[in-house]
Amino acid sequence: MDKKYNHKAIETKWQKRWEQAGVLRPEEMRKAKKPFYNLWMFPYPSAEGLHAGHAFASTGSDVQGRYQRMRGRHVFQPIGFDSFGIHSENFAIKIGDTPQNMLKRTTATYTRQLKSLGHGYDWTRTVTTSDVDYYRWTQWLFIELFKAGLAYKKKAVVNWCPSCKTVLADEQIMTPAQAGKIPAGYKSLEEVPAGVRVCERCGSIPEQRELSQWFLRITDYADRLLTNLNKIDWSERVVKAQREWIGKKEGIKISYPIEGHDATVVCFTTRPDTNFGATFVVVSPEYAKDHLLKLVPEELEQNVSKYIETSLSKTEQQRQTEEKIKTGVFTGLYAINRLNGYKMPIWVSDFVLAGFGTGAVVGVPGHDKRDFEFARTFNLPVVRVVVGPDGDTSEITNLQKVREEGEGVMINSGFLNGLGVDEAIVDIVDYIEKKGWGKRETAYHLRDWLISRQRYWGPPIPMIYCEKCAKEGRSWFSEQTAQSENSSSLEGPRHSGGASQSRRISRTEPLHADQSDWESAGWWPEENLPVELPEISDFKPKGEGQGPLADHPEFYETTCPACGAPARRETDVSDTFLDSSWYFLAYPNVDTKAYQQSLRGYGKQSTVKSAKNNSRSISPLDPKVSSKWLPVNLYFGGAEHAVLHLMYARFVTQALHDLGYLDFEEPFPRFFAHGLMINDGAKMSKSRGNIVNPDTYIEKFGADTLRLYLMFMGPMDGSPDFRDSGIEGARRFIARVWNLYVDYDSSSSKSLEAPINIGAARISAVDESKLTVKLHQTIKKVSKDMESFSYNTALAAIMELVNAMRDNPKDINREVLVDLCKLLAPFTPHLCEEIWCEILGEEFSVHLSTWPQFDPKKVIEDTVAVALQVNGKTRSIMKVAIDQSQDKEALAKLARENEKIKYYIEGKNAKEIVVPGKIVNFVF
RNA sequence: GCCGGGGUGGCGGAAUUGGUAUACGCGCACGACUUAAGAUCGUGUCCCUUUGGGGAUGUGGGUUCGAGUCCCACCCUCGGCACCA
Repeated sequence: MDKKYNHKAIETKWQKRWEQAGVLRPEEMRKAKKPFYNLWMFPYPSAEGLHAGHAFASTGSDVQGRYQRMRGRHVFQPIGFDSFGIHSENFAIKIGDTPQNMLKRTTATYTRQLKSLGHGYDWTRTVTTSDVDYYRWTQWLFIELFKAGLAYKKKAVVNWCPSCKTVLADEQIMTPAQAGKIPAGYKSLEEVPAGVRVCERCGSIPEQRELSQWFLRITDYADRLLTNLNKIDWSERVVKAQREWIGKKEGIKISYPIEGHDATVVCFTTRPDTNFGATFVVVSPEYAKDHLLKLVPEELEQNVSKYIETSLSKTEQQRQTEEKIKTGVFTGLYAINRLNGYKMPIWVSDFVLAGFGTGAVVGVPGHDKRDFEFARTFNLPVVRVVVGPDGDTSEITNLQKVREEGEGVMINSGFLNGLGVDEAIVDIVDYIEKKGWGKRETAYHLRDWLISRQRYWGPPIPMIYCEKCAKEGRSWFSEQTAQSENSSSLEGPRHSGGASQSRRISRTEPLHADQSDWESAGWWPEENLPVELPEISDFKPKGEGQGPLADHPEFYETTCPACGAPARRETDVSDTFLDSSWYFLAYPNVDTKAYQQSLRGYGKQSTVKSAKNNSRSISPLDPKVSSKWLPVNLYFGGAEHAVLHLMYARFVTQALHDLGYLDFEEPFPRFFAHGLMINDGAKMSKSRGNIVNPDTYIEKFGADTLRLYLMFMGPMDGSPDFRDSGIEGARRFIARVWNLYVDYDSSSSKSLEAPINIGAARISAVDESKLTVKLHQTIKKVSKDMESFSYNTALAAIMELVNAMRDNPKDINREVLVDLCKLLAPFTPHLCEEIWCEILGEEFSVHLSTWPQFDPKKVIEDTVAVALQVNGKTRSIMKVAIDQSQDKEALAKLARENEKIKYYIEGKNAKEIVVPGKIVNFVF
């Protein structure tokens, strides 16, 4: 028995042993029991290797897994690599290597690092998204979505990152602060004007380009993504973020006739009750160009055209960052408000967004700040409407002025009748609908998911284009799905599953419906998957709107599966978030026949069948395995993915559910958002150069010390600051624990070899030693804290127990030694295994042992400290025997006899308030 | 601007949800051991103090026998959304 604590020897020894024995693999998973699927968001293997932030998060997940295993659960804890994508590719370019080569090194590094942390992953079931065996199924997923009408191509104004040379999804554009990047041309974050958005990856300001791109119709699921949020147990801030991002708004689309023309202008509003105060209509430049320009009187036409052209020449970015002074031009047209016959002048202004609602807004300056500013700028009248029972419930600060200056006219819509605003809105919407002047609408902030990337390192989108089919007016893919419904739709066959059928207006509506370039597109038959990503040397992005694969005829030249004519492959690859939208479904399936089946040569008929009745003819998901192993019981990850990965994964899961592949809708019923680790008060990032590499600490102190320190630093959902000095404390604690066992072993080896019959004849709690009471209190506290991820306080309690043991060495017995070892096992697995097997002589492994139970009788102490207060201020503390502590009168009597209290209440007519077992408060 | 989280010692952070504020750890100081340094162990450590006490949980009010915790107003800070109709 080595008396000195040698972390290296201990840790390598047990890591090997665990792996050999398969301790951390749920052996029986295929049998009756449902496993506890404990998942940490898989990392992308960056060239820098795992940093302390990863170590913090993954340890938090592993601690929970080990705890659950000791609680008797069948823990399945897999790991993999999110290796496809721009991040990996960019780095490969930077170091002048291919992504393939680089990944061989980086995944090896990550594997080594994750193993060295002692995490209990099941390494026999793992996925790497850039493996052909994985991404052929990502391609299958795309095809499934396409066949369901959930994938389509459209020409749209999209975000183009000039540095990454590809388009990006809306979710991948954020504020510089969120991205942690300062865009070029600015020195600090503070300098960057509000409204500037940057590429999540590189911090460049994206340009607007009109390109034809592949989208996934996530907006069809907006409603379910929203309502299901009520059914899942997630960190509140993530739920909020998702809700905001989906941004559901109920309202009404109202048509206003244009005076003197057989035309209308259509506006969306959520507050039709204020419509009586409408004094003008404003339309976006885009709306004006498409719908109104032809109606504008000749004398104004030049003026209006000029304004439109100037506005359109600016990018959205410019329009938003420019000073928010209202500009606009009158069209000479009037819209009639049929509620009151008011003639509203129609204006064009760039403050109205083309992409939201209809692109036209009814101006109610009495109730909207922006409308008010516009009215002020152009001297339009302001009318206020009585909108609440007590006058006005929608007070807008600037509008105070209107009242004070007597500018506004108050009118009563007559729609209130003593009702609240919400009821009044329902009333008026009903009224307008009945009259046929408008229609209820639901608008969402969520837009469809743009997944095309003009890059190399991703799964090629498995689609092909056939010119011959196009010329002959033949849409060959629709023949494939001839038996499926709605195949005539422009955007492919409409999905008819459980998705919301309500039409929506949102930015997803194509501005220019032009599908001519993909009318003949069809999927590469599943039986011929994968569409393999060729190894090429010129894989750098060119930035010409096409990916590098477009330079490789040997890749894109193919024959049309429908007519046999020469055809062209899609040369874009898909977004890396598509890879990660289903990886958690793959883990339990990777060793199944379903997942491993070769797609090549699979019967063609079954493809048609699968499109028709959603039979599971080809699928990586074994239904039996999926229903037993899924969904994920506990998902552990960063909140930064709130509107990215988590939203996409939910969407894909819901879609696969509707297609009959899964029997649940929500992939992660429980999600815990851990915080982001900071260092020297700043977010850990490569650009700041403050990355902490766990290797150094594992080498010097050991994985157990690092794990202990990381978990003790602060709450799991906080942002702990990594400090070198703190880790020394963790190391000291481990050494003290180790010495406790070693010392006890050598001083009284007898009692260790002969286990005491725990739980045997003990008469009452009073007879227990103080240490036993402390132990049971600790078990109680730690068990509770483990459930809520309060690892820092759990460890504080364990430290208190250790301190108590050191203070009362004579009271130490086998029970406390055994239980302490178990309590600490999730945090310091190697140390505890060594103690368990080598010192305590118990059977391998502590991680398969049973979590200790506390005895309610033993958590009670024989004396209770009662605080003595005078007028609410604590003046003394009194120790009272447990049987007296509940007796109000006895407590009061004892308290009055206390010397300190006597001093304070002498000669006063003091009344006491007694809280049994807690407090005696004297009041006068 | 709107929505949400949060302000507690020199530092990271506790506080059974209205009942002994500052647990646990870091740091620091002193002591023991040591030729010495380090490691280790021990003691102390919210602030002021005339050693009787007094004052402290961002600021100011309120409710209560009693407030870090509840209510009102304000300040600061961190996140989400944002010319979204």
